[in-house]
Amino acid sequence: MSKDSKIPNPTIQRLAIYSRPLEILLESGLPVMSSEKLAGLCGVNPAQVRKDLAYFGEFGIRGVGYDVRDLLQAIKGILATDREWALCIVGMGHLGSGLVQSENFKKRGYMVKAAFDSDAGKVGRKLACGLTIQSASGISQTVRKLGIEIGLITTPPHEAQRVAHLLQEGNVGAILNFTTIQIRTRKKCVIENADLSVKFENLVYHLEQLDKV
Amino acid sequence: MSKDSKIPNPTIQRLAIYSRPLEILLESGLPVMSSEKLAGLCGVNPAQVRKDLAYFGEFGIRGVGYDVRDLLQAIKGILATDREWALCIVGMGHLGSGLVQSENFKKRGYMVKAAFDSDAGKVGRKLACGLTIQSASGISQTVRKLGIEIGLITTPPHEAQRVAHLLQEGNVGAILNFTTIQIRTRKKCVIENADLSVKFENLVYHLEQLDKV
DNA sequence: AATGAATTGTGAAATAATGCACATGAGTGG
DNA sequence: CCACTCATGTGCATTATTTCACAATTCATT
Ligand SMILES: NC(=O)c1ccc[n+]([C@@H]2O[C@H](COP(=O)([O-])OP(=O)(O)OC[C@H]3O[C@@H](n4cnc5c(N)ncnc54)[C@H](O)[C@@H]3O)[C@@H](O)[C@H]2O)c1
Ligand SMILES: NC(=O)c1ccc[n+]([C@@H]2O[C@H](COP(=O)([O-])OP(=O)(O)OC[C@H]3O[C@@H](n4cnc5c(N)ncnc54)[C@H](O)[C@@H]3O)[C@@H](O)[C@H]2O)c1
Repeated sequence: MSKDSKIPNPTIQRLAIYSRPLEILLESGLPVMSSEKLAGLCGVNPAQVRKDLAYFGEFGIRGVGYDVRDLLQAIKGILATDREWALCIVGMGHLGSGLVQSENFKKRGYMVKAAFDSDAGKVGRKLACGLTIQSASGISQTVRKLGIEIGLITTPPHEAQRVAHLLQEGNVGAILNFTTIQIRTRKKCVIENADLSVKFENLVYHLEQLDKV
Repeated sequence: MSKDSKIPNPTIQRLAIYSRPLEILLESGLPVMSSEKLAGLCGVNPAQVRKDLAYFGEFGIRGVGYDVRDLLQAIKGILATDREWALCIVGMGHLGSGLVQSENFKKRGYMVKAAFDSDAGKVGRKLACGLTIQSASGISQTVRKLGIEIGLITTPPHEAQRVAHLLQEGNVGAILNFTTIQIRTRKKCVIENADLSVKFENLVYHLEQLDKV
């Protein structure tokens, strides 16, 4: 269970997805939930829900279902979203600024501790959230000093690899890369690519297929 | 190809990923590329690259490799990114504004034709790209009139399902949903969910696992 | 023209993920 | 206390995806 019995990656993604309706249902006071209902809300198979959870333990009651509060807490524990994480953003352009100003981060325990840009015209500018944009030259040092664990990259693509390097020098454990290139890493560091344009192209492909039929 | 020989979804995603280094390599003048090098740049297995392409035809030359220009064009043809697409954004908050102001869209042929918000304080505001924010009440009508094919949703989660409805009334063919809930659809419409927080939770989970070892 | 090196395209094997189907335990009502 | 219903947890079959391994083809060299 907590053994490294190799959890499928899709399972982790789905756990995150399951937690959304659970949060809403918890607020609305629903005490109990079945795998079938949850599956319906998330667009997956009920057996899938049960199997995903079974990788980590037994959270339900046979014949009854899952206690909403307990299940949500269990999922948060598994995903490690039940604590705060310190992060920084590199590249305060349109996307970076949009992300950092959003309330969504703080609400979920992601604390933006620093924002960097290489543009001298942007360095020193104060953001609504209280942070001041810092020069990209200080990334490694600042990241290390503030104990930042996660780095977001929203620079242009050709800068991403270099920035990733600096972040790793500063000892971040994970990088979320929004640019269109794949970052490579030598050090032990979790890399996740969130290339939005892949989503677009996926969409467009399927749309085209639809039209063809 | 036009056979429904069921293309794996991961294949489509990877085609998009392959196209990035190809674009760069084309500009830098490299004429030919092997599956092995391309695979290296994209972090996948070389056989995977060849198999992905093989679903759609033969694009390479044995013993030589792939012509960069031809391959890129072929991929764009497959993904249908070789033409313009009309899209709109609903929800001009932090994320929506960041997306729409980015140059990335236009550069890739995604033409933002309309931007909507329900906040009266935002309606009428003029954006840097020339568009004026319109009232969300006109979504269906405007979408239909302008022939918008793709709708982006960047409202708060609880509005997403309703907005999706309006977009479909206006006859969009595809929806890219950035909120945290899963949208359901009755009509024939391509839905893609781009829940960024799933990415975060994935990252945090793996980071926690690293620390444990 | 023949040899060797390179690299594709692809069937078949291996691996991964999903979904079925049912035994199992919990609650309910008589 | 028994029978019945519900919904979980899970072994196993099925389906999907990845990777291997090699014949086929191209090009360069002698
Ligand atoms: N916005 C989108 O819709 C979208 C979609 C897909 C992908 N992306 C990707 O997201 C990334 C950012 O997009 P954007 O629209 O915000 O771009 P942008 O040009 O608005 O912002 C980039 C910012 O990075 C800064 N920068 C450049 N080099 C830097 C460095 N070495 N260190 C620190 N900062 C540096 C620039 O000064 C600028 O402020 C791009 O890689 C783009 O491909 C964006
Ligand atoms: N920004 C992030 O980092 C981030 C991360 C993960 C998910 N998200 C998701 O992205 C979405 C948007 O995030 P944001 O930070 O931009 O939020 P935001 O609050 O800044 O913007 C939401 C905008 O939608 C508008 N709106 C509300 N109801 C509407 C309706 N019915 N029709 C049209 N417009 C409407 C609001 O007026 C507001 O301008 C949210 O669902 C959020 O969960 C954002």
